[in-house]
Amino acid sequence: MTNQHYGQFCGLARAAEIVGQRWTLLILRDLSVGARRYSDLVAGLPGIPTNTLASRLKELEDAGVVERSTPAGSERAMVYRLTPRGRELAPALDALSRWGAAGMREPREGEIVTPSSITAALRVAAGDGFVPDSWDTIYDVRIGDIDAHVVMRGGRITADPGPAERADVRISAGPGIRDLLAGTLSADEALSSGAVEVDGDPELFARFAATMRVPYSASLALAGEAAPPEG
Amino acid sequence: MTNQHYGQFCGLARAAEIVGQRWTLLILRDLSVGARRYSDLVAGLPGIPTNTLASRLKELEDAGVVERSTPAGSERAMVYRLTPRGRELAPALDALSRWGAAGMREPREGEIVTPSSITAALRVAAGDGFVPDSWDTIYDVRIGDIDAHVVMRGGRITADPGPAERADVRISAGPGIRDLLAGTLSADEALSSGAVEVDGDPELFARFAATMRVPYSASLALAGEAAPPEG
DNA sequence: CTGGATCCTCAACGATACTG
DNA sequence: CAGTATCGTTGAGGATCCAG
Repeated sequence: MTNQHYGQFCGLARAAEIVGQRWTLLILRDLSVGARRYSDLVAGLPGIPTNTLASRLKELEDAGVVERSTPAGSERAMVYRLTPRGRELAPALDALSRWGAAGMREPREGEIVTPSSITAALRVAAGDGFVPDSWDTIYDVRIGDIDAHVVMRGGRITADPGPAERADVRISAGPGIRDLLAGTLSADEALSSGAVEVDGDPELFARFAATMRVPYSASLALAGEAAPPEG
Repeated sequence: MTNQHYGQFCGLARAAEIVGQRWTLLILRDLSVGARRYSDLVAGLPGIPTNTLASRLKELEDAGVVERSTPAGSERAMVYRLTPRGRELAPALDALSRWGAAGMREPREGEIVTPSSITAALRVAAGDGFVPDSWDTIYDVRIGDIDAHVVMRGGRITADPGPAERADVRISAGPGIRDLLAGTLSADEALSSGAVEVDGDPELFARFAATMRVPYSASLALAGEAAPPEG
């Protein structure tokens, strides 16, 4: 109810009052991928207490960032979606995602990926969302056992959850795909090492690898969290 | 000690674990303006409990975002500053600031501004930081009783706290300057209404008003927090 | 079965006091 | 000045329960 205020007339403080609460950024990430029902959110955010989710949704609604609607016709199908004001958060969410990903090489013990996290990561990797007009390819991207798909068409690139029907290229990988997105692993190396498996035209995969980019932090070797005792 | 983890291999989740804690974004804002001592931070963040500040600084240090150093020569002068990795947060902080400011028209009851918040706001308003090479002006900007200064020189624009020595233009205003930065109040209107007082060449002030920009949300009228009962 | 509300426990946060 | 110690309060975590 009483959202914590910082008492400062400052854009960052106002933003922090809304998105600086536990779980809020991840809720917004999931909603940025598409409209979600309450139970979808619960499923996509393992560990979130149901009362915390309910509180956050109410706060976000009060802040004008999220709206609930029940699509006419379906009785029990209340969905949550971002308002226009909520969609304006995209640049900030993407910048935070990039920064976090820049310091993220391998999953920690027990860390998972979700359909929304994969889709959001692909959208961030797509950068400004523009590609040459002539490109016209559907990529199915499977990370672990989670499917998403990337579409390059009409000069634009989009990412959405779920498998693609009629994909031109099917990409299957594990966490090792992180190095590919960072640009430290070439498309050829990814294929020959087995880090990524591709079903389709290797040239189109090379194009994917060259287009999608989420670099590592330049200062990671110096300042990062303790280097993993990797063998 | 045990920072809350979300258990997801996701850039946004990793970022949220670090910057999604109460007060952290504001601490980073102050440090993004310059190195600060512990007591500077306490003074610039009214209401922060001292133990919370100590915890946050330690967590940020562990995360590689902040470093403490004691400048040789001075006994008791430990200062905190952003690491290179911490400075990489600037785009994300700026995007969040812009989003928050887009929904912020007037100060709420009791809200204040601080030297760091003013300086950070001016830096955000400066956009990409580029101006025509020929511009060479020092603006002193006083909001309420807080001074900062903006320098346009060598094609770059910078904002720093404190008054300027040898300012070319002195700008003095209250919260009404928000409309000027948003672009809904013209330089002329700001002067004639008394919302902003200027000591110096009006043309240089007009240039300032045209360059510094933090727009209001386009969807504010529809979705925002309750519209102020403004006359 | 979805969309929560309730209850309890405990860790984190907040305010004040105090110390090297 | 730069924090640590103490203690009360709040909010998160986790399980269960209830209404439509």
